[in-house]
Order: sequence, then C-alpha cells, then structure tokens
Amino acid sequence: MVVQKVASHMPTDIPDIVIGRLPIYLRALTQLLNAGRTVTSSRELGEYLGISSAQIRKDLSHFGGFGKQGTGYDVAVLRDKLQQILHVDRQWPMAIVGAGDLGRALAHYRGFESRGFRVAAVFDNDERKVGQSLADTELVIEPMRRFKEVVQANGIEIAMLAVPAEHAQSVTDQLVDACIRAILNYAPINIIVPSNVYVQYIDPVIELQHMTFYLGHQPK
Amino acid sequence: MVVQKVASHMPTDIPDIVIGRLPIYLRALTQLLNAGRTVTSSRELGEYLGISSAQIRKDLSHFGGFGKQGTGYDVAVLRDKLQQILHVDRQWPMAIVGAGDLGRALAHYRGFESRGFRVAAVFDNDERKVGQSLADTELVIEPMRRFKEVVQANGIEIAMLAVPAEHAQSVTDQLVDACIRAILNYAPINIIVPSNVYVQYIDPVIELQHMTFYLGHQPK
DNA sequence: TAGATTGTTAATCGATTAACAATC
DNA sequence: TAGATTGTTAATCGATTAACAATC
Repeated sequence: MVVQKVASHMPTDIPDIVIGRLPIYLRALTQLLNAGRTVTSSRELGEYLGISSAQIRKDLSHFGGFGKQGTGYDVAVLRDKLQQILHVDRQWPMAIVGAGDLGRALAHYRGFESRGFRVAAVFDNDERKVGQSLADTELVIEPMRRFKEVVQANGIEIAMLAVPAEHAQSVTDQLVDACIRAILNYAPINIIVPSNVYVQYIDPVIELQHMTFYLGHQPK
Repeated sequence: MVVQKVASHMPTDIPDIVIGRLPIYLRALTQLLNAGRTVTSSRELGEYLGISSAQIRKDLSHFGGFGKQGTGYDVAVLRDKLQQILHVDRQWPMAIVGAGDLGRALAHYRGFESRGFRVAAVFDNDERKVGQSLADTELVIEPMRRFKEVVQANGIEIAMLAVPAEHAQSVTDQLVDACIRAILNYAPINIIVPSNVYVQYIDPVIELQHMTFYLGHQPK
C-alpha cells in the first residue's frame, strides 16, 4: 500500500515511490546474503521480486553506481549502501503505544534488531497494565503520563501506534506533542498530523479488501 | 505500499492502483457514518485523506456515478456500493497459519467482523500448541496436517501467514496446494506463488525504513 | 435562481520500459 | 576476445490534475 503520501514535505527530489522500493531491495539482498550469494544482477533481483531489471537499475542510479558492467552487484556492498541510504546502519529506538495483544506481539517481535530498530519502551493507559513486565524482554509497561519524559530520555523519534481506533487521534496528538517524528499507525483510521511528521499505515483489512476485489463473487 | 504487483493476472481493466484506494475510501466513509454524517463530497473526502478531489471522482467513475451534482455523495449509499465492489458485503472465512504472538494477536483482533472477514481456523505445527483453545474465541489450534481438510470444510480461500521467515515458502506451498487463493503474508520475505494466487505483504520494518530515509542522519 | 458539485475530457505530469554505448 | 551487464537516454506508457458543461 502505499496509498497515502508519506508526507507533504519531501526533503529530496527523489520520487517517494522509489524510496518505497528500497526497503524491498534491501530485504531481498539480505535473503540472498543469507543464502550465501555474493553477487547478483538487476535481472536476477527483478525476476525474484517481479520488477523489471531496468527499474531496479534506474532506482539505484539515483544514488550512484553500485554495480559493475558484465558482473552485476556485490550483494554485501549493495546491502551496505542501501542500509546507509535508508539510515538503518544504526538502531533506532522506538516506542510502542498500546499494550494490547498487538502491542505486546510487536514488543516480542524478534525481527527488528537486525534491520535497524529496537523497542525501547511500551506505554498504556490502563492502570492494570502499567508496571507489568513483558516476558523475555527488559520492558515494563509505562503510563502515558510518562511518555514525553521517557521519549526524551531515550532519544525516541519513532512510535508504533497500537491503540483502539477511537483513541488513535488523541494519542497521536500526545505523540506529536512529545516531538515524535514518525508514526507507524496500526489503528484502522486516518490520523491527522503536522506536515513534518511522517505516517505509515498498517491495516490488514485494507490489504484483504484489495484482494477480495479480485477474488470475485462466489466464495464457497 | 503497495510495492509489488498484486498479481500478474488482472481480471479487470481497472488500474490496480485505483483498486488499492477503494478500501481507504471505504474506511473513511465508515468513519463519517459513525460520526453521524449523511452526505459528503469529493472535496471533503479528499482533504481528509490527502488526495485530490478529482482523483476520488475519477476513481469512483470507473464503477458508475454514485453522486449528485451540487450535493455530493450519500455516505451510506457510497459505502454500500464500495462494499459490493470490493466483495465485502459478506463475510470471508480466513485461516491464520502460525500461532505465535502475531498469529494469536490476529486471532483475537476484533476488527475483522465489521469489515467483511472472520477468522475461521488457526493452524500451527508445534505439537505443544495444537489443541490449545484461544481465549474469548471458539478457536482451537489445529495441526497443519489438517489444513486442507479444514479449509475445504469451511470454504476458506484466504490465509494470513504468520510463521517465521524460514518456513514461509514451504508453508506457502501447502496453502497453494490446499487451493488458497489469497495470502496476506506477515513473514518478512518474498514468497513465490502461481499467478492465480494473490499476495499482499505486511512487514512493519519495510514501512519503518521508508520513514527513516526521510528522518535523516542525526538520531539523538 | 444562484451556488455547489458531479462526471468526464483533455492536458499535464511523472513513472516505467526499451535500447544501447560503455566497459568489466 | 566474446559475453554479460551496467548506467543512462529517449520513447512510451499510464496516472493525476485542471477545467468545465451538466445539473441538482
């Protein structure tokens, strides 16, 4: 999806749709690397991802020439370059807001660390949840009144929003007030933010409905 | 988002990018309806979603004229039309494959029913999990060897894939073998399917990396 | 009626692809 | 060298927007 613009203010002249493909390339390269591959080509990568080789070369050319004629790309080199371009050659501390089933699942997810992120804090306003620690983590659920303080103390700029839809906007306002700059919104609702805050949406139903259009009329 | 094509075989001549926006419109209309609104306009909807009014009118015009000059759109009527177009004027039974934290969070998610979906079965291959029932649901975790049978008995055509990346492809092959036609893949890996199977991806890290590109270089 | 807003056409804008010289 | 593949240019394709007649 990739449906709503990331933000109204784009600090580069590289098309946002190109930026959106870079993480896909990075993920594929990591897979190739794990499979022991050392070189690849735009043709191979394209066939694997269902993207034309020309598009991959064009996308990468916005950032420089990373390949070698006749040979292709060094997988490790290209992965490192993409990590730098996407600024995930470091670990970004993140806040999870909402400690329901989804927030907890995200807190336990082991796939962030290797890809540039780390869950630094979890918040919820339910007093029964505050103070609970999350199994297999160092995390303790904090109350929202401590949000700003904890965010500042940990240099957090990214929040994952996992609260019920009816609270999403008011909680978003708190995130913005605490100078959060990027929000991954799991609530199935549009949120309104200042133009210097980036928002991406994850709503499984949106993706499911996209597919049911094509599935057509006769479910068994 | 919306980065990989939904499928190589498109059964209509309406652009897939248009189809991808319809669920967003539907979600916004439901919100408006919940807020008690009875009419809206392409201008209002567009401002709310950050989309031009012309685009909304153009998108809808692929399916007919649902508005009234001078007045706009009846919210309930347009919502019903979009539900029909997207084939969510019914409930699609779905299988969840993988009963880890994420699979369980999905099984407990209360947001499917009102939007055209229902979790009909949950599967896992871990014998310690098989037979467990999921709190507040009618669901009992089934072993994968029963997948085909349960899928057929329940008329399931959609699966949500929530297994570790290293098992995603082999499990996908099992889904395809059981005639699953649409897969929502939560594993952070590209999966390969026949061209008549639709796949959508949800990978939070992809969305996060899209945003860190813009966040730039100095995390505090 | 006057004001508002649709549905649609044509113009613009931008993204993708094809092709190929350069070169490893 | 011959074969392969890059990076880039120009052509094509497709999506978005502007504009407006129709009309509620």
